[in-house]
This record gives sequence, structure tokens and C-alpha cells, in this order.
Amino acid sequence: MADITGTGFTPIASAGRRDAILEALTGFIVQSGLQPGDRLPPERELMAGLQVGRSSIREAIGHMQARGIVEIRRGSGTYLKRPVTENTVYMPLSIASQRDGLLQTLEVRRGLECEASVLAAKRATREDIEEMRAALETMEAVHLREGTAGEADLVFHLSIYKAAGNPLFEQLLGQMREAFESFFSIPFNRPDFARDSFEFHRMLFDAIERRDPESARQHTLAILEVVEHDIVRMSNEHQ
Amino acid sequence: MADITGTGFTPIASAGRRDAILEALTGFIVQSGLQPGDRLPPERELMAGLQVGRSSIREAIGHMQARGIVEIRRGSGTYLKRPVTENTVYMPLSIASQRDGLLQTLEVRRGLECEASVLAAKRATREDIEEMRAALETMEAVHLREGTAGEADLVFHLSIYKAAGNPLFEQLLGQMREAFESFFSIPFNRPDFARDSFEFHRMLFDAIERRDPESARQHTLAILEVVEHDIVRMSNEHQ
DNA sequence: TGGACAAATTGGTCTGACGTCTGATGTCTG
DNA sequence: CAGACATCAGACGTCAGACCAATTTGTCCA
Repeated sequence: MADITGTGFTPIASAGRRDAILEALTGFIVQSGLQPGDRLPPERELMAGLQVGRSSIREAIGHMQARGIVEIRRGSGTYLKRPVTENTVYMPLSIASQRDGLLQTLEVRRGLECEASVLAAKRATREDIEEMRAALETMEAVHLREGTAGEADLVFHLSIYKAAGNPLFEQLLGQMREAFESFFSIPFNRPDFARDSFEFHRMLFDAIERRDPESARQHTLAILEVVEHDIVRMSNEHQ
Repeated sequence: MADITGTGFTPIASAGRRDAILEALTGFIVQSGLQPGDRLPPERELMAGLQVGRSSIREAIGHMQARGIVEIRRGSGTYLKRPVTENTVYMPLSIASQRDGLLQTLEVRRGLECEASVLAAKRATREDIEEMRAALETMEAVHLREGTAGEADLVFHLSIYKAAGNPLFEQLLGQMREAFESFFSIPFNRPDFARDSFEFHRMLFDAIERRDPESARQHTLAILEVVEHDIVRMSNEHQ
């Protein structure tokens, strides 16, 4: 847990309380170097430190919860869920939670995945490519041995996002993955998930390695087509 | 990074109260047929109606505000900002914009804009196309008369998002636009903004009208290249 | 050593009060 | 009569204190 003594807490001015508190809180989190999983100081302590009422603290923390950056466990404490930096933009999306909503998020994801592959083909460094190659070969080995490769598959895709050289893609796609699992109850590690996309993975890797953005895009589309088909199928089974 | 995927973790977050109130509130909004712009009952009234304390009401409304579905005006009341239906899930996205935040955000935007154009080319209805045509012609007229067309340009692009048949694109891109203006202090209606992208707009429209997704994508890329160039330039000027 | 019980910690909610802003109504002045 | 100003009720914003419920921690006994 973090200690708030001597971290530059300054009482809040009386204009725009809650935003000021939010700012102070994120500032505190950054200064304290809190990482995901760490516990924030209890409300009463923050209250005393910031010289504001507990309601205000609670409103600010409530907003952070709504933004998905903290998790509140009653009786235990408030825990950081995502890394926090200043200069973060929050974009709440509302999605119809029915079949349409599922398909809509998949389309958004498609736009992001394709762009990530294109960028990876343009920018991947030698190290990136070697990392992707290692992930791909692990994945292929696991797939041939077990007929599926949930975890290893994820590692391969993450290596592509990383090679894109833009952390936003990893962040956004990771959050969308979370949303899928929690909202639509679709686990991505089912044995039969995305099995048919196996062969496309090496083609995608080859395209990135020879720096062919357009080809990388096409193969990403091919993989996603399988993935989306399976997600829709599993979604139907589930109901 | 530890992967807790599929380990039966269901946060649930306990705290039945606030979620129950949220549910009751959305139910009330739906039943009352409240539309965006309408005012919700005052907190004290809701308090009495739901038989809960005002703090709880405020927490629930605070969450709705964080989700962007209501707007709270001090001294006036709480107003609906978006249409509310049951079966809606909320997905908070956070974009950490660090040093290279501007460029990174632009790359994300590029992925989304291209996909939107592709989908528009695949799905636009006759009405969509007529709306886009009208917006385009207005834009061209304004441009020829004034040398620029900030507002009309926006209308044209919005008509494309709409034609994509997926409200998420409109939400995401609209919020990214807001984020640009508020975070990077870049107004999109400067006289000289994106002037060089003029000719590409009709080419994009033609591509969508003749249902050529790949061409639509290329022309969108061309427009964005100009836009991104200008944003970076203006961003540099600004500092 | 291990388990059961008690105490402390922490978030959740209620109540009541007061401050401050907004919007509308009423009043005064030219 | 029209417009500017003063007033007031309504609504959100904040604070304080109290109590409840869940969790964690500590202690004691078998």
C-alpha cells in the first residue's frame, strides 16, 4: 500500500472540486508509482490528506471506477486496475448488448487490427521480427501438438501490436478483449476457437517480414474472418 | 503479465445497491420515454421515489455522467445526453497520450476512418448516398465560395460514418475529435485546415457510390494524409 | 500447529445541514 | 411600457457524523 505522507498533497481549491480531486488523485498515483494491482489509500485517509469531505472523494473514485481504472472491493480497499498516467483521454462507449452490438465491436476491432498489421509491416525492427518469429513457432508447435493454441496465439498477436510501435493499439485491443469476455461471456481460449485461422498466421508473419503492408492487411483480414465467424457461432451456442 | 483468462474470475464488484439503482434509473428513463435533452427528476425526488439515500442516487447519476449518458448542470438539473435503452453495455476506453500521443492517436484514427469508409462502400443505402451527395455538394459550394469548409466538411464525414451502419464509429471518431480539441488545443475549423484534401472528397464519394471498398479506402487514406500533415503542422505552430 | 473467535480496517449507505449556482419571477427606474 | 436590477425558490455540490456490512488481521485456545 502507498504512503501518502510527504507526497505533496495540497488542499483543493473550492472551484471544480471533483475534477480537481481527480487530478490530484491521478497525480498522487503517478507520483507514488502505483502499479496495477496495488492498493490506493483508504477513503478516510485521502479525505484527510486532501482536506475534503468523504463524499467528494467517493465521487472521484466512483468516476475512476466507471472509467475502469480502479476496482473497488468492499471491506478490502480500492485497487488500481490499469496503469495511470497524466494526459489520459477517456472515451466511454455505449454498445447495444445484443447481436448487433457484438458485430459492431468486431468491425471496430477489424479496423484496428488491420492498421496494426500494416504499421508492423512498415516499422518492425529486427528484434520485433525475431520476437514474432519465436512466438509464431511456439504457436505452431503447440497447435500441432494439441490441435489448438489459445495462449500462444495471444502472444503472437501481442508481438504484432508491439511491432506496430504504437502502444495504443495494444491498449485498445486489450480492453476490447476484456470487454468481450465480461460482456458477452465469450472466452477466447476455448479449444476449438479460431482453429481454422492457423495457416494464415505464418502468411501474415511472412508478409510483415518482407515489409508488405498490403499483404499483411489481407492476411489479417483473413484471420479475423475466421475469428469473427467463430465468435458469432459461439455467441449463438451460448444462448 | 499474468493471464487470468478463464479462471472463473467474475469481479461482480459486489455492491448491489448502486447497480440496482442504475438499473431502476434506466428503466425509469425508458418507461418515461425521455429523449436526449430532457431533464431527469431532481435527486431528492428520485431519492423519495426509490426509497434510498441521496448519496446512492448521486453515485448512480455520477456513474451515468462518467459514461457520458447524462450531463449535470449545477443549479439546473440533470439532463439526458444520449438515448438510453436497456441492454446497453458500456465500454470505457482510455488513451494514454504521452510524448508521441498525437501521432499515435492519429494512427488509431486512421484505422477507424478507413474501416468506416470500407463499410460505407459496402452497405450504404440509397438514402445514405443521397445524404452524402447533398453534404458533399454543400461542402464543395462553401469551399469554392469561402476557400474552406470546416462545418460542412464535418457534416460530410458524419454522413459517411452514418452510412457505415455502425454507430460505434460515429461515437469513437466523434469523441476522438473532441479529445483532439480539448487535449491538443487544435481547432478543426481553422480557415486553412485540410484545404488540400478538397479534391479527394468527391473521389471518395464516387468510390462509395459505385461500391468500391478498396478505392474508398485509398481515398480516405489520401484525405487523412493531408489532415494528419496539417494537424502536425498546426501542433508545431502552436508551441 | 491450526482453527475458531474477536477486533480493527475499509467500503456502502443514510440523514441532515449548509453553500452556491441557475433560472424565473417580481420590482423599480427611465 | 421596456429594460435593468433585486429577490427567491429550486437544484446540484459539499461536508459532517453515524451506522452497517464485508474483509482482513490478530489473538487465543485446543
